[in-house]
Formats: sequence, structure tokens, C-alpha cells
Amino acid sequence: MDDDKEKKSLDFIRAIIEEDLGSGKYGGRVATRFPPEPNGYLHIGHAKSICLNFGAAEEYGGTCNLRFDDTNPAKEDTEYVESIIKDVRWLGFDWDDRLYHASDYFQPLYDYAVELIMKRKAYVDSLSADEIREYRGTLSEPGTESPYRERPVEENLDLFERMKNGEFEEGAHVLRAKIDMSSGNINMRDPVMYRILREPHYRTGGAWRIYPLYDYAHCISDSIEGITHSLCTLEFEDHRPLYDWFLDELGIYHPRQIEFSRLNLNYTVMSKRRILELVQKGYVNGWDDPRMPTISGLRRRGYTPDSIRNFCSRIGVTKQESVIDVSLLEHSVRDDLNKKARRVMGVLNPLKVVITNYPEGYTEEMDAVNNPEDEGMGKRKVPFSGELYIERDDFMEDPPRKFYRLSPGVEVRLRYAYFIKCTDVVKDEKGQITELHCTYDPETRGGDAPDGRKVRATIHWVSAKHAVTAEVRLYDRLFTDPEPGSGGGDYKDCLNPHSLVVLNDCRLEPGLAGAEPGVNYQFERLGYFTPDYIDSKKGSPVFNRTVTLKDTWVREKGKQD
RNA sequence: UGGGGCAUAGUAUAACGGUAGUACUGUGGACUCUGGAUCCACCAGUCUAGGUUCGAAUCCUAGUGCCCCAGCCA
Repeated sequence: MDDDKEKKSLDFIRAIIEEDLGSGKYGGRVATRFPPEPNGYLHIGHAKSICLNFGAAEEYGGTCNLRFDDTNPAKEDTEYVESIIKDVRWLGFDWDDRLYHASDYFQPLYDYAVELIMKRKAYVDSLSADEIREYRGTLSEPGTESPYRERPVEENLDLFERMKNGEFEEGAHVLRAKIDMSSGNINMRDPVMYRILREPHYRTGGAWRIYPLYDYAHCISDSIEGITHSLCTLEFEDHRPLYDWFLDELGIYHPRQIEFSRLNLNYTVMSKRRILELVQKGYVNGWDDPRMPTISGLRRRGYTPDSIRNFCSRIGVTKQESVIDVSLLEHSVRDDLNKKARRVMGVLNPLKVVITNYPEGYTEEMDAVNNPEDEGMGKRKVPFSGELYIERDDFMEDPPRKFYRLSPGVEVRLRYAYFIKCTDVVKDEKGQITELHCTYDPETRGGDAPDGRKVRATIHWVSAKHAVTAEVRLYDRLFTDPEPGSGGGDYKDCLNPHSLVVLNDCRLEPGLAGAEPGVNYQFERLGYFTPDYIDSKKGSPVFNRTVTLKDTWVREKGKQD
């Protein structure tokens, strides 16, 4: 335990937190928050923020609030609230009783707005949306002040109250902060604080006719909750001066906003707009489609919370824009599942094998290890008989170099069972292989030959009469291009047509008949699989492939082609 | 000179004036009753040009490239 000598390298945000802790800036407190807008499901990008906010709070003995940033009733919904709560919990984080909403603060937000009006720092503008845009100027030209900018305080107060009371139509007036129309930072050109919306809010119903905008609501929400470090993504960097302005003008508690770069992953899309489009137009089967980068999709796919959290800690936190290789995500699940997943045997594309010298009608049970990485997971019995299924890919009549598996005259080991040798290949009239005849060596029971002879390969199998038939869904990357739509084309043009392959006639070892959703298995030599929580039924299981095992044979094969 | 930000192997990320390290990817090998896991090795990097310094990824100057901002979205 010499971790004092080896000073761990902190990401820049944790470094700031430690500095503030050292200087006593916030009285030794650390308070963060995760502030999603309930207008969609959470995705792996949110997981980065969740792990950062909840993780840092936990590490420094602080708290992290879950706060719904629900200031736009037109887009928000309780369905999203529920999914978000479920997903954050599933990732393993807890907010005790600190579940908040920006809508909890509508009244104080209103009161603070009145205060700003009285301080002549805010005014009701009656320009149309189009006019406001024109008056705003451009990136390189300053804006123009609104003719309503110098309205008397009393008039502003009156108008603002009547906006609240619903006396005006949408768009008739807005409340604006009075800052600087010539600022180089467009966010400071008298940003809109409130707009009129007749939309009912999923929480406050029809109580409000005006709703605050993000810039105004967020900083004050943070202030009310006593947040110390308000972490957000890079695109809000330009908003920080505004965040600071509101709190300074109001003279209230002032958290510090710090920006970091959002997560990008290749071979997928992460924007809310695109994810929503994939769902709504049916390119995928819902938010939790196992091909989606959503938390719910990853969960259904078989990803574990630990694998996602480990992934997030591996990618780090910086201000550099980056695109993480999905292979790192895949590595994170394999790494986790290798240690945890119970090994079983399942044949995806069955090829019948008849063992011609095996006693007719005989059955025996073979001992199999549940997880070679964890002795504690014990052993199980797997039934064996004279008729088996093996993987079609594990046999080649005319094998290329370096193909170690079964072929005519070649001996291989059946995992945990016997050595077998292929003697005959049975074909139908079209020349398709329908069955293999093999002989087994009774001396090799358990998988070792008393005479010490070796075999090159060990293949998996399942006893034909004991097997349970199952559907298995093979998932692959949703897109064929590392950056969908980057070439200027429609991102949907590079949707991977093989991202889902459904296999209906898979044969699994009998113990899998009643597999429960939420449990991860390794089908030996194939990959990690988990029962689909919607479609899997006792007796007729449906499995989703989480990820394949690393396969050096496919690489070898690729080189030979 | 509109404002803001970022540049380290293929991809990420360390090094905070003192041997450019780690992970993933890729390649080769050892081992193996999973062509898995594990282990070993290899490939591969400081945006450019000047400057300061005994010494620069780090400090200074000037460039270059990329990203974000003109919602009554967040």
C-alpha cells in the first residue's frame, strides 16, 4: 500500500475539486448533480457524465443530486423520467432523497426574475422571434438594442405578471436579460430568460404559462441546491459568462461551472435527434433495441453496469474532443464477463454427429467446469449420448491450412467428453452435408488420452435428444461506417444490414431451458449471451449475443482468403 | 484580429522544466480440454517554425489545423 508514493494522476476536474477541498473554498463540501432533460432515453454518453458526477461525489465524500431539467414542456414526458431513473439506478448510483426538478423551482425562479426587473437588469421585449433574431446581429457584427429595452420598471413588472397569468399568446412577449447587445459572445446579447408556452407541463400541469430557459434556470437551480462543481459538456463553455452573470447580479450562492468533452463512439450515433429518428422511424425496435447505444439497449444486449463504469473510467475526462473506438467498450464487457459469466455449451448452427461405435440408446453425464476463472462457481453435469450436434463451422470436408477442427480422418476433442474421429460425411442430393459419422475412443472419457496422444482442437457440442431448442439473436454494429454521415451523406445510408441476424434452430445444453433474464452466459468458443428480457420464455429461451469472444481464427481465415 | 475552446502512437490518455509512460487496436510468439483467458515481445507519438534554458510535450513568440456559438432547445 504505497499509494502515497505513487501519486495517482487525476483528471483535470478531480484536480480542481481537490484544490478546492484543499483551500476550503466550499467549506470542504463536494456537491454535484446529473441534470438530464427528460426528452429521451439515456445513452452511453450520459453514462460518462453520470459516472463523473456521481463518481467524483462518492470519492470525495460528497453528494450528487439527480435533477430533471424540465423547463420545456413541449418535449418532456414522464416516460423519459421513469427510464432515466431506472437507468441511473441500474448503473449503480444512488441519490437518496435528492431527486429534484428544475420545475420545483419555478416559483423562486419567477421571484428572482422580478428582482432582476426591479434592478433594471431584465425587461419584457415585444419583438417577434424573427425580429429578435435580426436584432441579435451575426457572429461578426454586433446586435442592435430592442426598442423595448428601456421600458419602465413598472411596465415590465406589469407585463411580466400578465405573461405569467396567461393574458398573452405564445410569442407575444419574452423576458430578456439586459446585458450587452454588442458582446462578442452571442449568449450575452440580451438572452431570453422566459417565453410564453401554453403547453401543459408534465409535472406542474397548467399552473404556468411562462417557462424559463436553460441558461436562466440552470445556474439558479445549481445555486439553490448548493452545488459546488457544475459539470457540463464543452458546448456550454460559451454560456459560462451568462451562468456567472445571473448569479452575480442576483448576489446568490455561486457554484463553479466546469466543462469537459462529451463522449463520441465510432460505428454508432449519439445525438438525441438521430437516436430519436432511429426509434420513431423504425430503423430499430425501440429505445432498448440491443443495437442502440442507449443504456437500456446495452442492458438488453447483456452489458453489465460494471463493464460500463469500467469503460467510463478507462476513457478519462478531458477537454479534448475525441472519438472512442467501440473496441474499447467491447473489451470492457469481455473483461468483466470473462470473470463473471458462467460457461455453457450451445450450438448456433447445428450439424448432426452420429457416433457409430457408441452404445445404442446410452446416456451418460459429463463433468463441466462453470467458470475456469472462478473455481467458486463450481461444476455441473452435461448429458452425453450417441447423437450430438456440433457447430457447422467446426467441420470442413476439405480444410485449409491451420484449420484445426474436425475434418475427415481427423481427431478432435469434444469438450469435457471424448476424442472423436470423423469417418463418414453424409450428404443430401444437393451435396449439402446433413450428418457426420464419427467414432469415439472410450479411453478418452473426460477429455484426456491415457496414451498421451494430443489433439489439436477442442470443440463444443450438445446431446441431440437432451438439447433445448432456442432462438439466438446475433447483434453487430449498427453502422458500417465509423462516423455515420461524416461524408456529407445521410447517416442512415450506412446502417449495417447485418446488424441483426436471427437464428431459430439453435441447440443449447438442457440447463439453459429456464435461463433467467439478467444473467450472463458465455457460450464456450462463441461469445457472451443473455436471455432477452421480453421475448425469452421458460422452455423456449431467446438469447441475445452481447459480444463475440476474440477469435483469432477469423483473422487467420481472413488472411487466407 | 467576432467570441470561446482543443492539439502527445491508429484510438484514447499520462508525464506539471529532468529517461515520453499506460490502455485499447494491430502483428508475432509462449501456454492452454474455449483458436477464450493468461503471459512475453514488436509496431507506433509530442501540429509547425523560431526563442529561453545545461535540459522543453511542458515556458515565451509567431503561425497552422480542428471543434463550438447567430433557438422564444437543452
